[in-house]
Amino acid sequence: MSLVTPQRSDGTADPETGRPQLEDDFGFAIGVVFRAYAKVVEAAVADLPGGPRGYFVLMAAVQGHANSQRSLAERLGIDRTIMTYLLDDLERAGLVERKPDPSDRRNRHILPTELGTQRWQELSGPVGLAEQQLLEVLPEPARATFRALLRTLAHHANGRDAVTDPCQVVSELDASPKSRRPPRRTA
Amino acid sequence: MSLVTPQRSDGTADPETGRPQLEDDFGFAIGVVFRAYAKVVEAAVADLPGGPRGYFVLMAAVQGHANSQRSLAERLGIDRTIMTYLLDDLERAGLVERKPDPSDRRNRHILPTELGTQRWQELSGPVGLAEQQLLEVLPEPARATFRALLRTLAHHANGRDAVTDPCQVVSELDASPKSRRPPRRTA
DNA sequence: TATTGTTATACTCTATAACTATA
DNA sequence: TATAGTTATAGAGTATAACAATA
Repeated sequence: MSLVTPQRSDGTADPETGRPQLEDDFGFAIGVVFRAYAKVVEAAVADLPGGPRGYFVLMAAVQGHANSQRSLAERLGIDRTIMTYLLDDLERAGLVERKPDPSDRRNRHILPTELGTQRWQELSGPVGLAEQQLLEVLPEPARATFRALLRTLAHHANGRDAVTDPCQVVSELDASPKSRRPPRRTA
Repeated sequence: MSLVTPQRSDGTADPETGRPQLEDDFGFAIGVVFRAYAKVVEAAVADLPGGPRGYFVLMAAVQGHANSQRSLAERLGIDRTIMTYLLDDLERAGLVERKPDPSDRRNRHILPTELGTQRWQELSGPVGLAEQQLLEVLPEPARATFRALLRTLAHHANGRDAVTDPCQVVSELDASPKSRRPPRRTA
């Protein structure tokens, strides 16, 4: 296989030079997009303790899915010790509370305070706008498609597959060229 | 499984509880997928100076797109000082060379050595496998779609739009429910 | 004994600022 | 003067290890 030549295995290439670009590479591309997202979101939640991480922890608490610090840390991809510091900050700001799990007092449930719930609601607007800003290059049907596929990958990567059936998501996407509302339920 | 369920603006939700999950959120999802990718690729290029970054710098050099350290650093999302260290390591390993740009001797062109080209070739296989591993949950048409859309976003985020025309990408995707090989060229 | 969470320490990574050389 | 690249220093973020509480 030729190297520097136009076209890699995934098809794309060249600007004016006839050579593939870094941005055509999947791994490079996901890094670029992730950093672009992180940048706008950091700005949107700049005054929240923990920044984007604090936002997601708060979100998990509001959603009622923060049943232990360890599992939360794993899903966020951070060390459990860092989760401790993060929760210290959020708790000090009066946004969440730690409550021992009655059935296993080693675990802590993370519950949002009223202020925390309110704060999260206030922030979810700007954060949503930041997302839109990032995705606005994509015309609408493609935008929804991208969101759905990304969601499928995330569920898979975090071992939460039961929820999203990739085959169904895909058949939906394939079957409906235009007529499209948000991806609907997944199961 | 619940049937009619709480829904967020982007459609998805709940496992068994009827509540949305962190993984349904776009921003959270992209972080999860990025980290999952980073993890497998770091393993694949563990012995390369600079890890994944070193791999991409080497790739840019091989592609002939590494015309200055500053522009490279910007595309990679790192500081120019870090690029210096990174190139020191790669050069010391005999993988790239710095050559002053004749037309502006402040710039350095980054060129791959023969060893560097060879090394990159050797690594691109395992890295490609790592990508496949990450994406294998998606049935084929969706996988190609995801790659194409991500590429479009990356080009946009890094200001290289001229290359990829989103409208064309999307019309291709929309128009072709099943019958489709890899997205082909984009322009 | 194994696991959750906490704390203290050490380390890695990154940014900041100051410098050289080119333009 | 402004920019590309380098270097040294300081800081932020992170991981490591040891500890307490619970199972």
